Amino acid sequence: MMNRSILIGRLTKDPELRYTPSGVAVTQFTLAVDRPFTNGQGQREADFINIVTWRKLAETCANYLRKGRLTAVEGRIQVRNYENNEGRRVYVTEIVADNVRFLESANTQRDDQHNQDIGMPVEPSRKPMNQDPFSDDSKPIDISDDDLPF
Amino acid sequence: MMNRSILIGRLTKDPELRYTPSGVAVTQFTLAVDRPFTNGQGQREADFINIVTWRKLAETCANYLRKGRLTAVEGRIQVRNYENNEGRRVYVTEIVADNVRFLESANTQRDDQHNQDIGMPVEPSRKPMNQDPFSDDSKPIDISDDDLPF
Amino acid sequence: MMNRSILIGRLTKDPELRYTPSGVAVTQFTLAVDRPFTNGQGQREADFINIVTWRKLAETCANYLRKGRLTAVEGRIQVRNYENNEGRRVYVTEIVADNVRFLESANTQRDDQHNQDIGMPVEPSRKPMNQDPFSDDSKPIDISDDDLPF
Amino acid sequence: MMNRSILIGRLTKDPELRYTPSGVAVTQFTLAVDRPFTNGQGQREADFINIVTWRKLAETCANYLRKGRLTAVEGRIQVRNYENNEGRRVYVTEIVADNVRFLESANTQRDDQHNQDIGMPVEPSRKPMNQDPFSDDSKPIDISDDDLPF
DNA sequence: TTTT
DNA sequence: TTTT
Repeated sequence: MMNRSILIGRLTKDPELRYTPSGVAVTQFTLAVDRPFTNGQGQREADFINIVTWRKLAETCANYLRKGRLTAVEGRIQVRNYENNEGRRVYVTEIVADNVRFLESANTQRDDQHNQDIGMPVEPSRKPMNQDPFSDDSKPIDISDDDLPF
Repeated sequence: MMNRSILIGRLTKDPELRYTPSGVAVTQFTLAVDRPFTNGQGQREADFINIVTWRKLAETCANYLRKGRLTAVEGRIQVRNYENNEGRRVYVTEIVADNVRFLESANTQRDDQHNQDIGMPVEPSRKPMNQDPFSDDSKPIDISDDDLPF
Repeated sequence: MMNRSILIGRLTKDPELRYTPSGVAVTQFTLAVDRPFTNGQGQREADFINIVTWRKLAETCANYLRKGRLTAVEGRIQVRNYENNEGRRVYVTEIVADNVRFLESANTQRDDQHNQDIGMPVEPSRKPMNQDPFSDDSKPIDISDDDLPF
Repeated sequence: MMNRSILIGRLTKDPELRYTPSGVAVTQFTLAVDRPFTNGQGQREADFINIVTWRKLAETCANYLRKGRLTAVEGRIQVRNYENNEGRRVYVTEIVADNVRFLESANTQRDDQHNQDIGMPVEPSRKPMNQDPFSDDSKPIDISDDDLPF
């Protein structure tokens, strides 16, 4: 009915641009968002929140965002579920972003050696989308054209 | 760094008040939040979003919220993880609410037989908290005093 | 850069649908939003927040919203200024809404005599837009096609 | 009932710390928030949104924020009104912030000569609060202990 | 495992 | 100028 989230945090990795079978661009990344308090041991923890963007915004994110960059994200919470390769139902919560702000552009970044070497904007790595975008090990596709938000 | 979500939806079940070992009140419930578009088959789907409240707010929620009630929730997204009884790491995403608004009070509710029979406010069911609050089958506790947000 | 507000409150009056000279629909209304605390005299005050909607949303709001109705509004804060008939610069702050939720539809409304008499949806009153939509007395137009947000 | 705004923008001036007669700290500043579109002449405009903070947050803001700094603000919209020296009722809309994030700390700031000269954190200027904090010309006080949000 |  |  109403579903709005706004987050500010830092990318845990470079984002990765993929394409659905019908050719729609999708970019996923994770934002580390510091908690507003410290835990029992006096350490500040973070929530690691998955973000998905589609189409033109996906391409802009892939082009301009990099690991560690401070970023603001606005979107809606989505809870998808799919059956994994062991036949178990897995629930994935993610933010479907419709507004992303790059709070650190390349030239405000201090020790990003990669940017200095390469120049910005950089072409993102493009992989065929045959992986669970939120994990590192091989799993069957779990994002398809059915997941398109519009 | 910044982490705020606002949701309006309906409770999928009555909320349930529990207590941590040290006696702190926790109430959890799920909000069905309709998506702003229809899927490929022309049906409107919903996201089922888990909500946690603590302390006094937990008790108010347990007292006044009921299955089906339209409710607004404001809070931060939290991603917890714990090891389940099969030794697998399970990720739970939920909203830690600090503001909950009851958009339908008992007397604006039309066909809530339970309310008519019982009168409002109603004492919530109180169970010892020895269950995963997001499931119906027996699992070891996965909320403890360590999860307290402050 | 980022600008998002979410409000829940009640309409202080029926909304009014108007049209810019070029024929674009605009609806404005004010939301009374209760403050989360009481003042020095123990009374709860409210903030009276102006809302503007454009185009199709303007027409839906004019059709379905009525004085007193509980309503959720999402949009961006806008600060316009114009010169009034005395040559003074007047600042107007309002929410340009892109998402409005009717939390009380006509049939959940208890004592809205107007709705019972007339049936819902009702055709809104349509006035030529030759008035300051936030006041009741005659002033020159201060919303024009230049104010169109897109 | 619910009232939440989140803004990202840049300070139009250094903030100014003041004190109410009873000694409570208040800091006010204005955020320039770029609009998400360009106007008829292809220029990007901004909304200038007034922010108020109280107590400890007021002191932190006065200590760390400076003109031009990119800043995220979270709070509630408040509409105050007071009678000005000509006997007219003036409406002031502002965000009462409860969360402010400094997105550019002193050392990520490139051409802030003031910071380089002075070193950060800097003691803010402290003026007795006998001015309308949102204007430059002399007017009677319009913030008092009655405006305290809690 | 889901609400109207 | 304000709503329940």
